[in-house]
Amino acid sequence: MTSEAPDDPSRKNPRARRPREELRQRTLEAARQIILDEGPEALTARKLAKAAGYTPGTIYNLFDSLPDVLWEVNREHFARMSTLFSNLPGEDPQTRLRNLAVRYLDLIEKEPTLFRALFDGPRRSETFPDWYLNAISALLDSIASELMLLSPGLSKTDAHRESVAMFTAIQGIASLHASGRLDLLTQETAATLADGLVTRILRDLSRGEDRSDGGGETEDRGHGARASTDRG
Amino acid sequence: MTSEAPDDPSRKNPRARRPREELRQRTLEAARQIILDEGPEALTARKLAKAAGYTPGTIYNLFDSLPDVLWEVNREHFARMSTLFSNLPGEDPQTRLRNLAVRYLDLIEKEPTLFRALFDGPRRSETFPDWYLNAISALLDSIASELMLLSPGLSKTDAHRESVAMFTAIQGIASLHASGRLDLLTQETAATLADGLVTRILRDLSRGEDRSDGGGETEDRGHGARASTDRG
DNA sequence: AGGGTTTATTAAACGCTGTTCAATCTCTAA
DNA sequence: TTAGAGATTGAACAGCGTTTAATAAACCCT
Repeated sequence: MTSEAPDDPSRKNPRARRPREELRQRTLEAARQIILDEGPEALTARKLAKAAGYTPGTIYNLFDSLPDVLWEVNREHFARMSTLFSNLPGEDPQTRLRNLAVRYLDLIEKEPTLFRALFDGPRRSETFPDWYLNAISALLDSIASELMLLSPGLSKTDAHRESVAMFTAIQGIASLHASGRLDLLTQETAATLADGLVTRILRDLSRGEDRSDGGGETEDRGHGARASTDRG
Repeated sequence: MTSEAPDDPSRKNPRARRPREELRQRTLEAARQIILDEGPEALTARKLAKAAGYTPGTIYNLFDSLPDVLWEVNREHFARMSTLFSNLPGEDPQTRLRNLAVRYLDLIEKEPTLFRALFDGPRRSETFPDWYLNAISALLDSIASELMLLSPGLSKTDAHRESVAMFTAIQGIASLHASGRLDLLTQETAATLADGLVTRILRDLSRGEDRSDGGGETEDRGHGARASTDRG
C-alpha cells in the first residue's frame, strides 16, 4: 500500500501537487498509525514519508520538524482525551474522581504508545506548547474543583496542591504501565492500584481538613517552602 | 583533559594495552560524569570514547554495547541508593516511610539525570537485568514490611499491593520532577507533595483495615481481577 | 494557448548515531 | 628471540534528522 486514495495523482505524476491541508492531515494520520503500531521511537522521517506517500523532504515543507509532527499528533490525542474527562458520571466527587482515574488508565491501556508519545517523549529543556500546559491546567482545575466540593474547608491553594499530588500519583502508575514496567512490580491492575490510591486519598481528605500530621518528625534538611503562596 | 592518570601510557603509546578492569572502571566513571553533566541522551559512543581516552571500537571490547555501559552505571547508582534505604531513621513506620520518600526525592533532586537514566531510559520490550528487578523487589518488600508493622491486620498480598501503590505514586512525582516537568504543574516541592501523599495514605491505612469503600459505584467495564492471588 | 512565476517535490548531501571488522600494533609467554 | 594472543584503531555501514539546489508541475495573466 504505497499510495493512499484511489485518485491519488502521485501514482502517475510523482511530483503532482496535492492540497496542502489534506496532505498534512494524511501525514498526521500516518504518523499516528506508526506510533500506535510501533511506538513513538519508530516515527522516523523516512518511514513517515514512505507511509504518507512521498519523500522525507516534503515533511519539512508541511511541518517545521519531525518533533513538530509528533506535537501535532499529541495535540489531537490530548484533545480527544479531554472530551472524556468532562461530564464525568457519578453523584458525588468521590465517584466522579475515581471514574476519572479509571477512564484515564483505561485509555492508556488501549493506546499505551500514544500516552508515551505525550508524556515520556518530551525531554527536559524542551519548550512546551501552550495547549499542552493549558490542557494539563484544565485537568488539574477540574480535579481541584471536585476536591473543593468534597471538602469545602479546603483553600484554593490546598485544593490545587492535592490535585497535583493526585494527578502525579496516577501519572506514576500510568507511566509505568504504558512503558510495560508495572508488570515487573505486581500482578495488580493499573486501574486497581489507582482506584485504591484515589479512594484512600479522598477518604482521608474528606475526613479531616488540616494536615497536622500526628506527631511525625522527619529529618528536614530544609529543602523547600512547606507553605506556599497562591499561584495564578 | 584528554588523558587521565599522569602515568597514562596512552600518551606516548597510543596502542598500549591497559589493565582491562581498570579501563572498564575508568569508562564507567566517564560515562557517569557525562550523564551527570549532560543527561543520559548525551552518552554517545564517540563522546564516551574520547572522555575515556580511546576510540569508539574499544568500548565494544570492554562492553557488549552502549546500552550495556548505561546498565552498568545504573547498577552502581542503584546500589548506592539502596544503602540509603536501609536503616531508616524514625521510631514508627509512618516516620520511617515518610523519611524514605523524602530521602528518595532528595537524591533525585541532586542527581536528576542519573534517575532518568535508571527509569526513563529503558524502553518497553527491553529485557531487564536481574539486579534491577531484585533491587526494586527489595525496596517494595521493605515498604511492605513497614506497612504490616503499621497495620497488623494487613495480609501479605494487601501489604504488597499497597507498597506498589505507594512506590508508583512517589515514582510519578519523581519522574516528573527529574524531567523538569513538575514545575509546569505547581510551585510545590516534590518532597512536599510526596510527604503529603504518604501521610494521607498511611493515615487512611492505619485507620481501617478493609477497603470497603463507602458505597461508591464506578463504571466498571470489567478490566481486571479486583481480588488477587498471592504472588511468589 | 503560451509564457512567466510560484510552489511542491525530489535526490543528494551533511553531520550525526551505534556498531562491526580487518589490519595493525603491543605485550607476553615459550 | 620469536610466535601468538589480545587490545586498539580507523574505516566502513546503515540508519538518523535536516538542508538545499535542481526540477517539474500547476497556477495566473496576457
